[in-house]
Amino acid sequence: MRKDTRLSRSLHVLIHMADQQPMTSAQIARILQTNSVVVRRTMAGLREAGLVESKGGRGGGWSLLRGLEAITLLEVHNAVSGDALFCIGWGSEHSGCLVEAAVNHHIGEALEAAEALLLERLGAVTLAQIRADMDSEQWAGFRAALSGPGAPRT
Amino acid sequence: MRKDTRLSRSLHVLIHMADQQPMTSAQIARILQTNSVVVRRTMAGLREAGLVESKGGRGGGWSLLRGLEAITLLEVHNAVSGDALFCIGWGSEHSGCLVEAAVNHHIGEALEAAEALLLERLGAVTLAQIRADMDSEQWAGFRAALSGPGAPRT
DNA sequence: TATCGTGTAGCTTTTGTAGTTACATGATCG
DNA sequence: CGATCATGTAACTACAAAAGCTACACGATA
Repeated sequence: MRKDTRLSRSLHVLIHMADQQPMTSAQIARILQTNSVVVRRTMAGLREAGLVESKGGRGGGWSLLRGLEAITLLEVHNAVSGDALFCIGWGSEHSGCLVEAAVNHHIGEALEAAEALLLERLGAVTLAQIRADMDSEQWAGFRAALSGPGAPRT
Repeated sequence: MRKDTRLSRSLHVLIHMADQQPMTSAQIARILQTNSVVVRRTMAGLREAGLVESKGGRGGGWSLLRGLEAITLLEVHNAVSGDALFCIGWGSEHSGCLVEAAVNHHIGEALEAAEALLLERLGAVTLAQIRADMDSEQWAGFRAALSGPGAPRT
């Protein structure tokens, strides 16, 4: 089942936008290695959520409406992702079979617990934290590896 | 995104099989309101996991190799479900962009925590427990509602 | 007014489950 | 033995949703 990468991509862009504003859809598309229209579609969700604004014409593009410290992963998720979190689900529930009802009840409980934990985790992390982690010592080795010969830049 | 219902359906069938063995693919298909071939495809996973066996010819069909108390939801999940648990995922990781690496790191941590909890929950429930819950008082009201006029039976 | 950027409709591509048809293989009963 | 029943599997089609793409309308700015 194809995975929804809109959360990951949105976070990527928003953090980049803290350095450069406004950014055009074409610039963003280059960073994400995708297409302007796909970018605008995803960014539309962020705009509706009040996280960014868009301006047309020369010098236009997308700008942040809040600082990175005021945006959680959960907000971005809610803004751009669909409502389906898990690939697994349960049937119609309409068959009138008691076994099915009991099975769905138990699967549902497990999924709800996992979903609650996931949302809680996403709500506890801000974009500023990701940014800070990126700059920290923790990534020094990785950063060094990337700056080797032929390392691509974004 | 279409949901994977194989776990739910497998549990449904396995619990029914505790009452009637062996069951043919056609009988199972009728319960699940689907097709014999789909049933055989799913049951094949359960057979490879050692949960059921199949026999051809007259009087053949599918039989349980263990009691319901010896099968957890996790085992069934591992036997029939794909490896993708979540609909959301992260990008290629190959772009060499530090921002992307940091984003993926954080999303990955949240997803791993949720996945661990989900698997733990699935591992803590046996088919026998579902069965017991079904028979308990908890479902009395629901059961009564189902036995009303025109209630379908499975 | 030329140019740049967003907004959006409408299409194709992709990926995996589900569903279907068709047929081969093997077991069992009479 | 041979008819019948059941599994096993190949080879499709259907479907859903994200992603990707083309084309064009609209508005802003220099």
